[in-house]
Amino acid sequence: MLVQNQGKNTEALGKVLLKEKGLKQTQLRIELIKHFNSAMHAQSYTDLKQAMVKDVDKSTLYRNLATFEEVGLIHSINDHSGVTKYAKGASPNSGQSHAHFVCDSCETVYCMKGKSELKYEVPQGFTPRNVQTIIRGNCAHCESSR
Amino acid sequence: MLVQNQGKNTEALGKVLLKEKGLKQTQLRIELIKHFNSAMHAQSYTDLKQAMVKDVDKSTLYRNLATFEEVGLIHSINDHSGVTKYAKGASPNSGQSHAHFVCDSCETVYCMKGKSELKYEVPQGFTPRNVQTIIRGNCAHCESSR
DNA sequence: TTTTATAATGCAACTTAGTTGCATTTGCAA
DNA sequence: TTGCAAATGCAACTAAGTTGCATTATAAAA
Ligand SMILES: [Mn+2]
Ligand SMILES: [Mn+2]
Ligand SMILES: [Zn+2]
Ligand SMILES: [Zn+2]
Repeated sequence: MLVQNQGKNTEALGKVLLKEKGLKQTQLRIELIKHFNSAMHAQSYTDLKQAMVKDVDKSTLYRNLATFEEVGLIHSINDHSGVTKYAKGASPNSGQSHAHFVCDSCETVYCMKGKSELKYEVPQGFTPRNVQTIIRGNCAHCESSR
Repeated sequence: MLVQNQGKNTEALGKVLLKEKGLKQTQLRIELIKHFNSAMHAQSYTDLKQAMVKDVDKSTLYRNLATFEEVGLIHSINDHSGVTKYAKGASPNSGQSHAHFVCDSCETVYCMKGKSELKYEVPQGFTPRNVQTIIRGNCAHCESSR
């Protein structure tokens, strides 16, 4: 019964989160939050579009992603692929943040645990505020299937 | 006379570089190399287009940037802006690389000296190969004019 | 429960960055 | 000097994301 309830529980959690942020609880938003909670890696627009039960409009989805990012429900990641990806948790706009692992083989983006520390040498006059780290290599899945 | 010759010297250097890489010495390529050598920060397509004496075609410029990157004359940088920027020097595709500083105020991208070391903890099974670091903050220019 | 105001959605048209196919031109080696 | 592969220019295309606006749904008030 714990397992059966899990879906409903995360749905309830999503609703609470939306209320906290002052956002209306639409079907799409609840499903999005649920999806972000269970996703093992960062999601592209296409990933999300395909994961949604009902067909979602492009602008609606992008607008919700923008809104979610603004209120700190998700953060976005830009690897070198031209496709933005999104994952659960606030944007690391100020101070520390976690690193992202981008698989060279499957292009999947993973959020890493821990935080990248801000200890880089910058030239005189420059004021660093935040560091974004992208680690490239092979993910566990691609590495094992070689 | 040293100063007067500088233009010609870097031009000659560019020609040598192109020959080394097996690329034909066109006016645009020579001018591009000269420009990259004197640029104090990473250059967008628009920056480069405007810097060229003659009007350059979009595809020609982009194709040259791709070629230059392939042969290691330049590397490209993706900040969070959607506009790729380019700077002198080989792409840090394998092993270590330098960090990039992106100014939050003027969006200028600077190549930092030194190399980012590969000392991140990744999950079991993941094989890191290379790290890309973007430092955000204010550049010396924007910081001084506040 | 019904009404109402506001926020969210859907659709189409647009933008921006970059790419591709192809005919023409140019650099350079023979 | 000539021949040819490589480079260029043009136009048309693509992919990702954005914008304006009319319609619809959510949530609070009545
Ligand atoms: Mn992340
Ligand atoms: Mn650089
Ligand atoms: Zn992979
Ligand atoms: Zn600046």
